[in-house]
Amino acid sequence: MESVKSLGEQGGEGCGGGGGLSQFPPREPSEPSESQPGTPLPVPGHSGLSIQEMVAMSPELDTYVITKKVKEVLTDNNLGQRLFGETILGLTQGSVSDLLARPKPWHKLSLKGREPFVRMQLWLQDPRNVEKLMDMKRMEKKAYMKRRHSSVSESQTPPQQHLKKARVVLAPEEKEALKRAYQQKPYPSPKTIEELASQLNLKTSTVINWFHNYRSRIRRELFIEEIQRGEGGEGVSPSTRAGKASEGDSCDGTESDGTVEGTRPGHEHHQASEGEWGSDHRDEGTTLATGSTAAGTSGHHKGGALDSLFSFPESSHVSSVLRKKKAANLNNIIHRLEKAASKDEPHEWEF
DNA sequence: TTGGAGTCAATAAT
DNA sequence: ATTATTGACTCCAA
Repeated sequence: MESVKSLGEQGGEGCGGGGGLSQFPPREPSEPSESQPGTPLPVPGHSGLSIQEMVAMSPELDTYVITKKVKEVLTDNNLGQRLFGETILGLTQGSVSDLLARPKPWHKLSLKGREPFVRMQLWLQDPRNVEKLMDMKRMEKKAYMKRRHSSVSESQTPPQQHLKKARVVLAPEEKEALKRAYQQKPYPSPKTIEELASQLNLKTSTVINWFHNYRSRIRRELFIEEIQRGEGGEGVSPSTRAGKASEGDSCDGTESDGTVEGTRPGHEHHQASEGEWGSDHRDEGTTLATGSTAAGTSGHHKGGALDSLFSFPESSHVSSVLRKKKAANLNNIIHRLEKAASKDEPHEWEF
């Protein structure tokens, strides 16, 4: 089947040593040990380079292809993303789910953000890794079974009375309202935020967080939209499932397309000016920044080891890559304009 | 401080 | 049982 080329990885199971399942910085709230400022996670493969170093010199990776492959491998082998995430990426299940479902394009990722993708790539490199993970899965199950068998009388969970900050759950109407507010003002002033908070009976911080999250997630949707486009028509992979995006916002869960209706006994002005450029500009950016502020386009030829490590088995289509770059550029430009438009004084660029 | 990027982690949805 | 969603946090930069 696949080809993952190989590299002579020396055998090694050695990593973990004995007993411990996870070799990650236990996220436990009570972990005294706090050190290793340099190399948190032992990079599975190769040279003694830390992932950070690898990330730094890594060539551009196709996050979409990587996640697609990872999902495929995980399902094929009945491996859950929880185990994969905690063991291989050092991330929690929720984060992994998000990452696999909506990977941001490489060039939009920070160094930190690229780390998980480099780990995934590294992991995919060696098919033995799958075996290892399956072993872990078995061990976990065994441990679980053992536990259930021995201590029949479960540990009476001490009624730890409400020491959990109840999770805030915004009602659909509240999300609706916030979303509407966002359309009017993506970056509300503290004054506006206070207003919204009191009108919706929410904590100010909740409103602030909502805006942060919403902006961030909207942004990501855009990236995804741009990435999934430009997908030519490979003839290789049978399953060319391009997820659907640009439809129901996965950003807020609530479905509420552009239908602008004064659902609630409206207040405020509602000037119908939500046309927003948010629609879809299917036209391609044609004459984009000719000069292109492209980042490092250096012909890296560092160590041969890395080369073999990162080169994909499947040849990529240059046209596709170019397309993505163009789209990325356009997006950047748009963002800059956006920012420039709101610089200095929170303009009320209403209509 | 404000805003963005990454995540966590509770809880919803499958 | 898993996976998906999402409000809140932590870090960082300007």
